[in-house]
Amino acid sequence: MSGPTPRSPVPRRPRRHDPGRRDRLIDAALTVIAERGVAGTTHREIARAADVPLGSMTYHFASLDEVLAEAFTRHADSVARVFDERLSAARDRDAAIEAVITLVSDDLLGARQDLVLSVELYVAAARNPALRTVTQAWMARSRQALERHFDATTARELDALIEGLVLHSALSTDPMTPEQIRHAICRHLR
Amino acid sequence: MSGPTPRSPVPRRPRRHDPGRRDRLIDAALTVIAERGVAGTTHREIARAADVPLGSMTYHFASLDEVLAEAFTRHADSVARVFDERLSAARDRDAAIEAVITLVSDDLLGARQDLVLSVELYVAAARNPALRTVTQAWMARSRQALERHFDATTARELDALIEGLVLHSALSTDPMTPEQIRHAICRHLR
Amino acid sequence: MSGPTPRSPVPRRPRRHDPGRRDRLIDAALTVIAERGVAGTTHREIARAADVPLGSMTYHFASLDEVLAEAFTRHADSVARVFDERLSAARDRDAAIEAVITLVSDDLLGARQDLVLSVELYVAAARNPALRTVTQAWMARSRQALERHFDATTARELDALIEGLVLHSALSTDPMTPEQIRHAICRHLR
Amino acid sequence: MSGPTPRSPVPRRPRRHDPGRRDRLIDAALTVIAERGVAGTTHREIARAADVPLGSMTYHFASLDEVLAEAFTRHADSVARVFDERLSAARDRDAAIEAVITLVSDDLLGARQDLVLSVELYVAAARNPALRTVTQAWMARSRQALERHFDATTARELDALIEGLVLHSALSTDPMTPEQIRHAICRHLR
DNA sequence: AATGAATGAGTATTCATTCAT
DNA sequence: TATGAATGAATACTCATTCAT
Repeated sequence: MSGPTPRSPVPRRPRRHDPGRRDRLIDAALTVIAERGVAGTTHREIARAADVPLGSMTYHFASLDEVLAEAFTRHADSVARVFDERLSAARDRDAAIEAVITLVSDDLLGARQDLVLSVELYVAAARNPALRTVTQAWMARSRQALERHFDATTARELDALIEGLVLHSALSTDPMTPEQIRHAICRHLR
Repeated sequence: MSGPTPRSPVPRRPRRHDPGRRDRLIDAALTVIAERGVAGTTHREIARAADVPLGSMTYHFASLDEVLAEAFTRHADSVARVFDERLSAARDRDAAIEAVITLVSDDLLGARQDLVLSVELYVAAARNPALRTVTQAWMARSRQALERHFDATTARELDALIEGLVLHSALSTDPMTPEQIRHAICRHLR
Repeated sequence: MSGPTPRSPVPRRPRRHDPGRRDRLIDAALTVIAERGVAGTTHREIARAADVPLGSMTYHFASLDEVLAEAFTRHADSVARVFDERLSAARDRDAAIEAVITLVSDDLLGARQDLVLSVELYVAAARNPALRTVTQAWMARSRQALERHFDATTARELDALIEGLVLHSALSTDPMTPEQIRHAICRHLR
Repeated sequence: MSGPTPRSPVPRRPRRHDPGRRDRLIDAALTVIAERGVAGTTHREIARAADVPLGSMTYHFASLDEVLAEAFTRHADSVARVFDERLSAARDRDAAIEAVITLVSDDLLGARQDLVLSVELYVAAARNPALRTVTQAWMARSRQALERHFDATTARELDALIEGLVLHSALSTDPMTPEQIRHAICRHLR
């Protein structure tokens, strides 16, 4: 009694031909990582999030590690792209400073999911060399973007300060206000 | 075939009386977290690290979460204590600045295990409210220590900068040198 | 010492494709419940009884409770079916009385396993609401079957009497003989 | 941090000398059995219910089975005593009939805990010979009490009917009313 | 006499991955 | 190409019982 499919409650899914599914799976993986952490990210959970049969996961990816690597690469790329765009749009040093402030206040602190994903990536990278490649490429790219407007030493320091401001605000019960962030950045660059 | 060798098959661990075991388990937990991450921290792994039978874990702790909470509390306490000590030893602002530099270069970046533990704690806290209590108490304590020598705004910014410098160096293939760290901190406080 | 004997160490069970396994598991569960009681009914025990790997249990059933519910439902259905059949075959009141006597003497008391299963179900239902549904549907069905031939009050009393006769005989060292059962039932309906 | 006693939350218990503890433990066991079933009855649970240290259980009883046996014996004795008393107080057959009705309506159906305990005992006895002794002594005693007023055959039938009425009412969503019980019993004895 | 600590076997359940269709 | 079924290792946790104090 009661059909033989044990877990998935009801939804018939007649989606045999589905190009772009691999892509959707990577996005689903990011959602799951953000919601439940890398530790809670399983084939099953991702498949459920993407509304796709379990077998499809191992059909499209050789292993869960492969999924994680692709997901984190996508995340880093998307954050880095915003970084690039903000800074390459700035015409002078002052505009660059404003860009950095916006970046921290709006882009980084504004997107809860991205924030969580970044910290998850840091920790995962600590033990997974494949992910270390991702974080390093990302850091290099951020610093490069900053170096369009600041000398190498300043760029590096600024990058660290940004990291600290974001992380602190993320963990704090009373995150810094945009004015406080502006103050911190301007003081360092003064 | 070949008798069952009935007595003392593995002659290890005749440790029925072992006061302080709970304590050792917490330390073992910290070692395991540092080595394999929170995700890889299991009852078994901790028991193995402490050379203690598995059942002992659940005798001493109601759940794995309790173990994590106690372990991270101990970690945060020990890091905060160093912070406190360095800063309360400083007689004036200049000495305080030197203290901060030493803190970052030596204490924080010097102890690989502590560094990893801190990042693990950040991520774990993102999903575990009990741990959030730990991080917040810790942050409050650091800031308080800094406020012995700096105004509240500066203390907060400095705390964030320290965080960023440590994290960046931790993740980077080429961590910042003590001189670079001194430069960053002095520039902000200049 | 002595090579690892790499191939087919225990040449059992090459049953990758096995339709109807879920079904067999439910039957195995009933066997185990009858033999060792609900308390002794574990995933492992059922898997062993069905000669199936442990993992298969949790693939087919979301929880042990689900297994129990399905197993008891099957049991109740099968007992109720016999009840139905006997009584719907009876053409008049006298035939119905004979049917009830046969039911108690042969069907209920005759099948040791069914008897034990019923008592197990009673107790389990006392603490598991899902099972209470099963017992109640079953009771309703029995009473309905009796009401084909007897008025509602009589049906209810008869149902209770049957229960008592069966339970008493089941627990007793000297169970009632068919004649004694006939006497009890006839006296009540006289 | 936090003392070495892991489970029991706070309550200091300086009760080194405590005669009658064994007795209280048996009562606690009955409470636990009624609340969580034999399957959920553990040393720990009983110790907690009696507010006694775990070690005390195995100090007073050689095994859990011993606890169960003593607890069920006490339960059966107390139910049988009521049975005895009601029936020995009856001066004639009519009074005996009234006694039986009161017994079922008030004593048996009125005490939820006793009812549950009885069914638990039945099932436990099915697999534990030591308990079978208890149930059989109990049944013999009930029947003997009935035989003060009824012939052997009637006593036996009545005993079964009582059992059925109680069990049915216990399991049913709409238990029989005292009038319905009176009707059933009187009809059988008419 | 009494008890906290200790332990190993057992429990349900999860899951990455393999396989047959 | 795609997937439901299958599996074995692992996980957190429970517990009767033993033991040292």
